[in-house]
Amino acid sequence: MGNRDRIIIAAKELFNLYGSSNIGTNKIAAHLGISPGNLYYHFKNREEIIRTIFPEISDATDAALTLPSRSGLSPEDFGDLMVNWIQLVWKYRFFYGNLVALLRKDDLLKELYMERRDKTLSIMQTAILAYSHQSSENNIKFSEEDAGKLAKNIWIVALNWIGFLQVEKEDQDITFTDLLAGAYQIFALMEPYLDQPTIFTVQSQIQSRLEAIK
Amino acid sequence: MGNRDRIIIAAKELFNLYGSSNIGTNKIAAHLGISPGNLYYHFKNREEIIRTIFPEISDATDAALTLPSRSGLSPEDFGDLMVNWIQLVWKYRFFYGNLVALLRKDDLLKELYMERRDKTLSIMQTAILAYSHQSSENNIKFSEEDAGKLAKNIWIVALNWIGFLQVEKEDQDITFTDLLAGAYQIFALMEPYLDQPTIFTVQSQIQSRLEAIK
DNA sequence: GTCTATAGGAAGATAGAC
DNA sequence: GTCTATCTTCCTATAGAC
Repeated sequence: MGNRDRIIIAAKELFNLYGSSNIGTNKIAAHLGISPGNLYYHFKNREEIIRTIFPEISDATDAALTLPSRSGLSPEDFGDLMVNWIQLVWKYRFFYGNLVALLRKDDLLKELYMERRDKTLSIMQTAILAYSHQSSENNIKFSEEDAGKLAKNIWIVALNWIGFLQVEKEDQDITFTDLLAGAYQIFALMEPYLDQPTIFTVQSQIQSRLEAIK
Repeated sequence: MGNRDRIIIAAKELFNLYGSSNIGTNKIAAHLGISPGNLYYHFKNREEIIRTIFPEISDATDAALTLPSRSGLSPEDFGDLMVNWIQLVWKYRFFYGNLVALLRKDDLLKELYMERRDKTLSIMQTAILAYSHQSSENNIKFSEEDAGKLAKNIWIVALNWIGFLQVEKEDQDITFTDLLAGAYQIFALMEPYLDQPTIFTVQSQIQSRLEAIK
C-alpha cells in the first residue's frame, strides 16, 4: 500500500481517537514513521486530507440509506437503517463530532457537505411520507412539513448521539451495547408514529443485527 | 469594570463569533487592548477562563428550566420552556457547539458538566412523567424508560439545533426567525404526545414570546 | 517518492520592570 | 494591576538533496 493511502487511514484513526482538532500533519507523519515532507508531497495541506476522506463518508451515507427497492418499508428495514446509521456515525465520529469547526475552515468542504445533507434529509422526508401513507391504517398521516421536521430531528440525534456518549466515556470504553442504545435512542423518535407490533419487530431487528456484528 | 470581568465578557463574545478553538489568550488580550501578561495575572490558563464561565451557563440552565411552582404544567409553560432553551443555547453556543473537544481538555470541567447534564435530564424526565400522568386523558402515559429517552432526545436536539443552523448560516445572518424555527423543531419532539388544542396553544406561546424579544 | 532541514508563525505561558 | 519582552512548544508548509 502506498503512503498516500496509509496517510488517509492513519488520519481517520487518529482523528477518531484524539479528536480532529488535536491531530496535525506532524502527528500523522510521526505515527506512520514518515517525514512531514513526504506527507506534503501527497497532500497540499491539512484540509486536503479531510476533503479526500469526505467522499468516502458521503458514499457510506448513501449506502447506509439505500433502501431495498421493494415497494414500501418493512419493520426489518427500519431496524437495519438504525443500525447502519449508528455504525456510520461511529466510524466517522471525528467528522460529525467537530462538524461546525471543520466546515468553518474549508468552504469547499462545506459546500459538499451541505449538498450531501440536503440530499439525505430529502430522502428521509420522502421515505417518512411514503411510509405514513402506505398500507397500515393505524399509523398517523404526516404533512410534508411535519415529515421534514421529523427527518431533521432524526438527523440531529443520529449525528450527535455519539457526541453525547463521548462525554461520559473514553473512546476505548465504548461498546456495542452503547451503540445498541444509540440505535434505540434514534428509533424512539419514530415510535410514537408506529403501532406496537411494528415497534417490537424493529427492536428485535436492531438487537439481532448488532448481535451479529459483536 | 475590572479587567477580569472584561476578559470574561470578551472571551464569550469572541468564542461565540469565531468558535472557541480559534480564539486563544493572545487574541482575547489583543481584542481588549491589554497585554497577555495582564490576562495571565487574572487567569492561570486558558481552561480557567472557560471554567469561570461555566457556572454562569449552569445557573442560566437552572433558570431556564425553573418551572412555575403551580402543580402541573400549562401549555404556556411548555412554550416558555422552548423559548428559554433556544435562547440559552444561542447565548452560549461556543460551549455547546464544541462540547466534546472542550471537555476532553479539562477533566474538572467535564465533571461539572456531567453533573449539570444529569441533573437537567432527570428534571426533564420527572416533568415528562408528571405531565403524562396528569389531568388530560388524551395524552399517552409514559414508562420511566421512555420518558428518559424522550428527555435525552430533547436534550440532544436542543443542544445541537444551533450547530445545525451554523452549518448553513454565518453567525451574523442568524435571525430571530431562525431561533423560532429551532423552538418549533424541539417542540416537534413532544407533539406526538399532546392533543391538538395543547399543541396549538404551545405554538402560539412560542410565537408571541419570540415576537416580544424581536 | 522520500528524506533532512528549516522557515515562519501562532499559541500558551512566564519573568521582571513599573 | 499592568506592561514589555521573551521562552518554549507546536504546527503548517516549503526548499533542496537523495
